Amino acid sequence: MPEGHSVHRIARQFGANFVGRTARVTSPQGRFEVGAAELDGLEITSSEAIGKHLLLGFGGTAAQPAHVLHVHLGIYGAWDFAGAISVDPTILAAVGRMGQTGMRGIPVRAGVDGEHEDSIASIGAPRLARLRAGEQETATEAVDFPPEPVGQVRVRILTDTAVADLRGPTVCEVLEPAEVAALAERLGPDPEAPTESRRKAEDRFVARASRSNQPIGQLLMDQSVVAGIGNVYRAELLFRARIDPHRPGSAVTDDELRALWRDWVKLLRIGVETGQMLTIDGLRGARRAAALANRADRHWVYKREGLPCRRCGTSIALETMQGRKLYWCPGCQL
DNA sequence: GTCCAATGGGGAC
DNA sequence: TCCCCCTTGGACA
Repeated sequence: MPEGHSVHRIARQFGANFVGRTARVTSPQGRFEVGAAELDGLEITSSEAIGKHLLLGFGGTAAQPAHVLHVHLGIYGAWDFAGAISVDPTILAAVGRMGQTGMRGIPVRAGVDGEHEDSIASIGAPRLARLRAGEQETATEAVDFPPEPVGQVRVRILTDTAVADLRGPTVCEVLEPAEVAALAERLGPDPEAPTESRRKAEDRFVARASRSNQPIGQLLMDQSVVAGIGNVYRAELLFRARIDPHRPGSAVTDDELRALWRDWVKLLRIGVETGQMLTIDGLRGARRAAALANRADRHWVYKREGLPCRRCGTSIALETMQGRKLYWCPGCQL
């Protein structure tokens, strides 16, 4: 899924344009009618993400919503937002590039004032923004409001000014407060979720990883060890740390684990801010532009099997670990 | 045009 | 270990 960064962006979108408003909740597809009826007519009171899980509060208060809509996008789920919605300038920039490269998506006015990007008042014509499981976000302009549901829309959340359509999720359910607590309990730390202090989160990660004999490449994908990392960040984090994915967690030193965690904090922040998994950071000028435009120029090892390592020239390896593709450099990662 | 894999993860076997 | 979810970009014809 998304890896964690995109779910945090979705949570922000709901926070900016939906929280505080009364929602009409329906299931155009018909597969979520019972759940939709429970939420219909309530005020949206909170929006947060823990790892790859989106939690939207309905009714009650922000601190204690009466019901919580829990959504996990899985590998190809998507949220489409339309109406008076704020569109991140970063997305607008990406859309501009998409127009140039012939990809789908029509550029919105490219010059939305940066200082007003989170203000609904700054939004002119109705817009449509798509935030999906993957990293590519799109935006188009001037759609009818509310637009006709397209395809299999599991749930539609409609306010008087904005609408959000969910399609293709792995999980879409209504949770009661106790169930939300249980979910949070089984998830590992997430640096962007304000559930605990940074220091405590780091300690929790180190404790969990260091006492396991499972390979570190597997532990980083385990959502109960650290929430939000997926297959791309897993491969890239281990390359950046020069750690062999097969090394057991117990054989990774505490210093290495703390460095891994801090690098994750850094990459996640970049991902939440830019909407893209830029795992070769620090790029400037033309190289940065190339990395933003082409995924092939964005990573150290992900999807680069058989190509020479950018650092040492060794052929990048691809193997299956726990049913997922693992990319790594046998030359650099020891 | 067709076909396949994909940044997940839960459940049936 | 497979299947579902049932979308989408990219590779290929």
